[in-house]
Amino acid sequence: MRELQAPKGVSEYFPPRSQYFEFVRETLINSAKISGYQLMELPVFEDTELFKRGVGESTDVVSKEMYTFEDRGGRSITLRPEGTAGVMRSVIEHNLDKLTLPIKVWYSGAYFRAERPQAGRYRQFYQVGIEAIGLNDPEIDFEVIAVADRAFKKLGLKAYRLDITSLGDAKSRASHRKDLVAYIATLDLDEATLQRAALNPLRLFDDKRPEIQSAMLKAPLLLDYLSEESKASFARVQELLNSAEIAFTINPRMVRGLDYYTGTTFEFVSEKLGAQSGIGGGGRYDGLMAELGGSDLSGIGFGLGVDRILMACEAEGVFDSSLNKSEIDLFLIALTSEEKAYVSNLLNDLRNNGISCDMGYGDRALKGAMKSADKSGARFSAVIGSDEIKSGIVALKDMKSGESKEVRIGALSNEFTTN
RNA sequence: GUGGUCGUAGCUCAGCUGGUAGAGCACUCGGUUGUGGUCCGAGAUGUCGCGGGUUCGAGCCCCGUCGAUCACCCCA
Repeated sequence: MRELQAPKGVSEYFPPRSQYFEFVRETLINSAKISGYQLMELPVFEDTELFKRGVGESTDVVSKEMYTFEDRGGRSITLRPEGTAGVMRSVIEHNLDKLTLPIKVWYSGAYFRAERPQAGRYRQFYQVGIEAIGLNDPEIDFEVIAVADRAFKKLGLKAYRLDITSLGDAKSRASHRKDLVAYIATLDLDEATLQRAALNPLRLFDDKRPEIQSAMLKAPLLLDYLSEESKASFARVQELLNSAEIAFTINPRMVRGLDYYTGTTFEFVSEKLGAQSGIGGGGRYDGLMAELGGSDLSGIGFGLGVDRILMACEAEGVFDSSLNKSEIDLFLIALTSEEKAYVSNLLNDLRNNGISCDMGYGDRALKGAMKSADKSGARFSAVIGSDEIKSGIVALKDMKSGESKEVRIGALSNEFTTN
């Protein structure tokens, strides 16, 4: 073991892969921006109470996966395990709910869950999320799903599916729960499973053991208990998805891990990843804001897993030629150490003019410097020795064709401003 | 948190039934004086994850530990 290493289960991105990470994240963010969502930048740690009340104490996330510690003032602090609760807190705290509705925001950053790491599951991971607060319309449900889907399509992803369901309103859920609990009581289950069922009976639908799956086949489904209103709203969401040609599957057995979901709920699943295949998910949350002490506004949002989406992109090979290796236009080489200062100044001037460029040193091995130029991905290179400085003319070499042309050093920046 | 697999040069890995380590790629230098990507030649590189044990002797065996990975729980 090295003396210093990253804490267990964190993901890190460095060149060259970091450019793909950045590309994925920017693509996700852009999809939100073009739909009218605005940035919300929030703290990565919050009062522990926020997550207990917002996410729900019965959830695994809160009961056993939070990074919680006491700060120097004796306050209980938790590194955020998800994004929605923090957004609600901030909206309430700054009275944004008193402004024009809906509030539409996006956010991006690191989230923390103390789970056993696995491919695609990290203790610090990255999400891009959006929230649309203050409107309970099927149109906005559709919009939120479409923002995610558009981003995935823009990235070039194909092997993913969208599962949706509706958890209905409070009344629908209550009557379903009664019947479901009664049904589960007739099953012969082990202690651990019974305990899970007591916290949230819906979880049994998600159990991967075949005997549980078959036992749940005849269990009452929440979708059959939806009120007329919920049913109509869910139908409208489906119509909108259909006309937008966004393929989806209704999955009445889908269960989300956070307690606050109500109404339309959805999940994007990649077919190219292993067990951790959920690349994004979200849904409507009716009571959350009131629960946290704000106005009784409904909202809907999603969280997209940047790490997993990046892995899905790699698995589908969408990056082949879609990205440039570098953002550098020009690579300058000082032939010997004599010219270093001159080239350094020239480089600085070019950069002041907005031209992306870098330099290398020839010293003894010009070959090595040319290799650096090649690896930098720069479109052009130019070697500068005493002759060039004297004449004021350099041979600007096109690295792709290998051809070069003479250019006055003073006019170098004009070569690039045109593109 | 539970269980399985794995941990050898920067990367991907080989190393037979225990005798103190290799390959490919990458890297550095060179193939006549100042031009990369192909080719040829030469070279550097490892406390074999870490700690302990068994043994005359361990990269290969045993225990622990750290990490990765796969699955479960759960989820992005």
